[in-house]
Amino acid sequence: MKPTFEKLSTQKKTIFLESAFQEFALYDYAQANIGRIAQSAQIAKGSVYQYFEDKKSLYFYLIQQAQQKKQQAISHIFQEKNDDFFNLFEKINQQNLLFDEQNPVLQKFLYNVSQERHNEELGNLHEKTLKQSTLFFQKMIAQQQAKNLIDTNIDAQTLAFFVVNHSAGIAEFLKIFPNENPQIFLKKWLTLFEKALCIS
Amino acid sequence: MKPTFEKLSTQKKTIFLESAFQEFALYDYAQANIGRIAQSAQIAKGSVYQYFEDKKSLYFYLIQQAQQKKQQAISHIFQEKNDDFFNLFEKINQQNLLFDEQNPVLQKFLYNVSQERHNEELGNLHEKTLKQSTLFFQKMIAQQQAKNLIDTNIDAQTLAFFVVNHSAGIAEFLKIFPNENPQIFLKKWLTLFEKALCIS
Amino acid sequence: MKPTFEKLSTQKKTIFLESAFQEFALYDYAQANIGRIAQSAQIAKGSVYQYFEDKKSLYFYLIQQAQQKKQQAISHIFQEKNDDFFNLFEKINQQNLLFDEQNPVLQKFLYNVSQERHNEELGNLHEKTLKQSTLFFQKMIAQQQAKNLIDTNIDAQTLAFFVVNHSAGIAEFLKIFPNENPQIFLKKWLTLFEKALCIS
Amino acid sequence: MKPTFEKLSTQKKTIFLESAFQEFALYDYAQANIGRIAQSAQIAKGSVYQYFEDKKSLYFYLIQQAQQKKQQAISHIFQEKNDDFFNLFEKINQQNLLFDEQNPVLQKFLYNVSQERHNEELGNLHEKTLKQSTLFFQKMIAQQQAKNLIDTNIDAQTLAFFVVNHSAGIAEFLKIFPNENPQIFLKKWLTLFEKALCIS
DNA sequence: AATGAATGAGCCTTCATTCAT
DNA sequence: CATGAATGAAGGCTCATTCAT
Repeated sequence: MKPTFEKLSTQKKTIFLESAFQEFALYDYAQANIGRIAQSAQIAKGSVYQYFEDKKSLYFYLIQQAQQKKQQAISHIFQEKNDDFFNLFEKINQQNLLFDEQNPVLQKFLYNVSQERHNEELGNLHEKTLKQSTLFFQKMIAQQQAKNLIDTNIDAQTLAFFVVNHSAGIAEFLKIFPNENPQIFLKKWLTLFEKALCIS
Repeated sequence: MKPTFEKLSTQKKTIFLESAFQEFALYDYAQANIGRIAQSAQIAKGSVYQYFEDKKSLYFYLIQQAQQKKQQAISHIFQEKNDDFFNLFEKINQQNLLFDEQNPVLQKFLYNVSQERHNEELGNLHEKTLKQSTLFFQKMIAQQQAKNLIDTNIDAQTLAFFVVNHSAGIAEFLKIFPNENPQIFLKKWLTLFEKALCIS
Repeated sequence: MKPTFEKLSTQKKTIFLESAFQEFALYDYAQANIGRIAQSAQIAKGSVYQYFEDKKSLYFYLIQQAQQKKQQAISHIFQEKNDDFFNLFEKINQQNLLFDEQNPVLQKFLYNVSQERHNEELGNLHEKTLKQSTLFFQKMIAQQQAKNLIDTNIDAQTLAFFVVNHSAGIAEFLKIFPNENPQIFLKKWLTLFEKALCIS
Repeated sequence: MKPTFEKLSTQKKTIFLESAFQEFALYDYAQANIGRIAQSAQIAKGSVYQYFEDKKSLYFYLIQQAQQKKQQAISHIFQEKNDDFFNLFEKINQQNLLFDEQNPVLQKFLYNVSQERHNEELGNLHEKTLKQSTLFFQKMIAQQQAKNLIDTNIDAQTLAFFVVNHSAGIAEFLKIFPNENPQIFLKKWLTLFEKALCIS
């Protein structure tokens, strides 16, 4: 991202980002079209290159922004006192679902990012974003452990990784069964999860 | 597919198909590159068009071939006498896992196909392939029902659809947890599944 | 045609159109080469696609432009008072000849267009252009009839069609006898024409 | 043409030539497709290259054959005693029309050849074929002059050239007015022609 | 800084011609 | 000699990126 972009008025920035998110939500990285973004944001194609070095740079910026927004929407959970792990876990997933419902474009965008194949140009995005998300939860969990709200015997990184992937699993499942009611499904899922943990 | 391709020596056909599967396993339809396939198969770019009308025709042929191979690898299950549905279901998933392990390229390819967005050129592939697979299992299940090996009260199509989506879910899960032992995971999954059915 | 083309400087537009007319005057539609046009106009191949959607769109634009130019060069005849039909007819042909002499490239181009075979991509151009030209003369003749300068008993459309085809015949003849003096030939032709009308 | 072609059975030769004439009657030189000829003649594509050096060589062979056939169909006129030039001229045109009616494919083919643009690969075919045809008539006319059946004051070459182009003019006219009865039209045309000669 | 025209690499596809069997 | 698979040059078109205003 170039400094030029930051100097833009909030409105312009917002319109531009919405257009860009929309484009990368509808098309994967290779298929996404800079011209279409410019058109949709009602700016000149050349302006995009005043704001960002190139397509890749814009894409990575969007990823970072989307993750930040999602994490901000979730982080407040960790501010509250949570008596046990299951309680916390449920809230995370609940919040995840809520965010996806309220931000369908971002949700599609982030799903696309997670599906992006290993690729010479972008590197292994899947791994990259996984690590990023895991790191976020790891910090949250560590904070909880410091407050003795989560068992300190559990490895924070492992648990973080587990939470991240689990949430992805829920999203994937809902994509496959789009008619399923998310809230009811989440409940069933958590029940299964609870039972599964007991079994294993 | 053109007759020219069928007349090719088995070796040439194999090398070509491997190259093509590899390409469409690494890249989605739009990003896949005919030139790269030719290079990888050590033939001239023009030769590809002696074998197939165009990119799309090649792609659809590959889909059909991959599905056929997978179904052949699985169909033998239905020849044996299976005492109950759970037994059969377990074997299907077991066989699915085995096939994916033994044919990693085909597995990636079919996964890509299932992820292909709805698209003017290709139509709704996701729906198409889903129907194709469902039909296959529907026939198998109907045969079992004729032999009274599966409860005839169950609607064959619904059950078939369920099996297909369920298998896809397992594959997806294993993609997310690549380090998990597939066999152990399958067992856990099936146990959950059994319990889930009791619960719901 | 895209707006980009219209915004170009007159000089650039002129050079481009000259190159394009030249190309389609030397080669038929299928053989005409976008790369050659770009080279001749000293622009990048891609620029052609900034100006026009595709080859066909460019071709149709050129046809329309050429017809317009020719019609403009001829239309002033109808502003003058012409005492009789033969007088008018002679002037039309005279003007046609003059235009072809002064615009040899356009003449070749329009001849090529009229020779273009019926074709899935372009449709029946011969019929299309014939209709276009006939319509132009039809209007002119109707105006003359309104001023009582041409016998109102004559069907304007039929006469228009006759004029168009007749002019095409003259052009064809001159193409076959390139050394013939056009003016002298036109006179002979008109004399024959006059006699022919008396005979038939 | 290669000797291989001559050694072919008459039937095979005929089928091949018919296919080739058909192709070059339907498409101009550049658009004509060797593969389509082979397919139509039910031989292998490679065989075409056993018979002819290349596309150009085949094309020129076809031109020569078609001209020969047409000339043979007409030449018998000159064997008969014709009292005057107009008589002969009428018979030539009559015979030309007859030939075109009986050999529609050859007629289309030869028309295409005459319309072929100047072209780096083929050279100026229009001029070439014109000269060829002119030479033929020139010889015929000279023979008539030797028998004192045509005025020896007339330059044989000029008259020959005139005859050739005149016939082309008739063909062109009939193409533009396809509903016109050729025989009736020819009569009108010749009457005009006779009058025209008196005038000039 | 904004604009949008200019660029050219890259892709799919066609087809005359060659070559191995 | 027949066959038809193999070849590769060429052409239309797209689009990220640069550049001149």
